[in-house]
Amino acid sequence: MATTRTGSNLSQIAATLGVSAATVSNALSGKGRVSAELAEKIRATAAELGYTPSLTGRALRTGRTGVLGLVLPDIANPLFPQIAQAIDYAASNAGYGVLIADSRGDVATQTDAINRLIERGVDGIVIVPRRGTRIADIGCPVAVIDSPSTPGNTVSADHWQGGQAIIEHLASFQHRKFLLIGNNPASNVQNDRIGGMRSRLPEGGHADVFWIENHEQRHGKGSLLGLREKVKQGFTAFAAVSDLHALRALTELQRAGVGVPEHVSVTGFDDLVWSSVVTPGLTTVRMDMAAIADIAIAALVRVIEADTTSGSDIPRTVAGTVAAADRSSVPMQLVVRQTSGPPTGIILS
Amino acid sequence: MATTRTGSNLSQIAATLGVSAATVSNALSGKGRVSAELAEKIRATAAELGYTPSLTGRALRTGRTGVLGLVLPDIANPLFPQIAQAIDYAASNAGYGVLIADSRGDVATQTDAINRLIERGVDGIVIVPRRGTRIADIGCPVAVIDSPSTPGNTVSADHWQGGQAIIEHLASFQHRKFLLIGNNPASNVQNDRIGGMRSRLPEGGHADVFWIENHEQRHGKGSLLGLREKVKQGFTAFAAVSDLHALRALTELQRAGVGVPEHVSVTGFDDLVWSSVVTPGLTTVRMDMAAIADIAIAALVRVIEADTTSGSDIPRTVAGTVAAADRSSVPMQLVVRQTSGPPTGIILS
DNA sequence: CAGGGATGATTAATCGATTAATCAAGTCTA
DNA sequence: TAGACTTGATTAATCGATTAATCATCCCTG
Repeated sequence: MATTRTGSNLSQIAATLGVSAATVSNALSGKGRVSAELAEKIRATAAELGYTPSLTGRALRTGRTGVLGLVLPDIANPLFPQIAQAIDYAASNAGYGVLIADSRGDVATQTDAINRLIERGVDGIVIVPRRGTRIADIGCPVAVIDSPSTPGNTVSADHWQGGQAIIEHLASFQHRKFLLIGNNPASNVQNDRIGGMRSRLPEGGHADVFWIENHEQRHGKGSLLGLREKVKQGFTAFAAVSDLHALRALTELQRAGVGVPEHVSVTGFDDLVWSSVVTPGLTTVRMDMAAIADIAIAALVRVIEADTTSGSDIPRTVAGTVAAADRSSVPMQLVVRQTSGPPTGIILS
Repeated sequence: MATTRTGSNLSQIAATLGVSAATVSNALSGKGRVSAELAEKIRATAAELGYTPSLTGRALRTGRTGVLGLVLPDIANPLFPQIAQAIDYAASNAGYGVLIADSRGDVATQTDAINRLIERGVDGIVIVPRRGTRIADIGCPVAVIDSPSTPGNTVSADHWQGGQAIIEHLASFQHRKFLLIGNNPASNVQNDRIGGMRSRLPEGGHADVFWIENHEQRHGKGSLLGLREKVKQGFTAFAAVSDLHALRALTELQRAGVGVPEHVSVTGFDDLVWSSVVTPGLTTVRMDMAAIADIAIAALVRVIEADTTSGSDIPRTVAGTVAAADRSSVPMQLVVRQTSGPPTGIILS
């Protein structure tokens, strides 16, 4: 509880040493003018008394809480652990706490979630926006993690380049007929990944895009994707935009008696937790979430801290949102496992 | 930013109406004595000015921040999304925010994480402890989510009963030779699940326990589990303590040419995100995370709120930790999909 | 030796809400 | 009608840290 806590505050230190609270504050923060000896003594007793500044008190005075908000479209997203972990780590290192807010699906809740965070006085917000959502100008610094195609202060993996890497890898095995498996055509991230893939098709190569959501609207949720048929049509490479879909493809193919990787190859995206333990291990492409989080947090922190020190050096829109990172993208890294290899035809009856 | 925010505070409302800030506070909180008409007028102007109380100001005065901490052993855990989502939802409904803290593996960091949260002034903490960790008495209300075998104020799913449900389901298909697949023998949760499973073995049934960590220590990380051999030995049911391991088993078996479910059955635990999309869909057992979160949060809130109202009605250990939920467990629910069915022998060469 | 600076510390105001203590009327009872 | 309550509102202190303004010394220079 904040009430009883460690039981030591500025004035106690001050009282112990017979000085004023202001001097203690100055000594500990290094601001103001305090003699070296006294400062040392103050630091010593502070340590002795186990002094921890009350972030609440400080927040009230400075207007900064030292807390960042993390808004996620849907926590159930399997990528979430990676994101949350990276953000938490980067924020901790920068001395900030992370308040989470799940926007639980719909867009209205996303706005709600953001407002709740602002009410709580967060200094800035990291948003992983819901598909197709634009983040309106809210009155606080924002960093968006999405795809480089998203307008606004966006940090993201270079999904396009990731797509290229996958296709180059597959093409090196002489694959020529690709099925690119996406989920939702409205997703910027997915379109970037698919765009990147298409941009690197080999000479004489051919690629079809298969959207799972469209398929499920016709055949029901969880239905087979009909990949056996695709194999019969000569597709030998199945490149999904997420490991989740790659896993779906892999198991469906295995079940249909198609050998992976000896007959066809399957690849995913994101290196989700199970990708390394399935048999065969899933070839995929990984984002450097740590780097992304670092950039996002650094951008936020820069803006937050500039906000009080210098008046307004850093670009800042009228309403308060800030051009934080100004669009940077982090390269993705190919992770080659066992689901990719040279194709050998297979005759299915 | 907390500084510029909505730009309306108690005194502004007071000034607008020509009354004192104290009266406004009383009117809005319903405490003190304020005439009905004035109270109504105050509420009206508050709404008009878009007043949002400064949680920081309130926190400083009341000593309660309205924030709960969520400590996780390892955010990378695939179960994490479910937990975080449920906790976030329950906490939001109770009017609390959730500050996350990843303990990143080691136990020392777990303590660190807890301390950081306390410094931030959280009113209570929900902990999903690292395997084998005991939560020491810290100076604030705590609710632990683990297994009923964990001492302390624990809320959890009834893992034992979940194990029983799985085995009963499998036994109903006449399975008799079970391989129970666990990861780490030190985990309370896993032991509960396995214990429950063993307790419901059918007449003449036999079960071996296979610990993946032990196996990997000998054969290397990510190596095959050798399930083909197990099938040859007559095992027909492979019951894992997590969907992650079930998936590993499923793909390994498929790859080895063993048909699931026609030859052998595979089951998991937790109904993780991919379980419904793999082919065949994974039979598993689900925790009611929403209920668990509700109980945990409700227990915390009860203690937190009792702390200020009545002196100390609720049991409270000397150091400050509180016997919050006092051990309650929530039943698990069987989710039958396609990986379970009647076994037919298979002859492997 | 008086006055301008530099140095080191203190005062007091402030952030925003809460709340105990107080005060001014009006109401009721003896 | 005086004294005791009620009712409705105000004052002022408080939570803990920060910081501008102020003040007291001591030093140095013209």
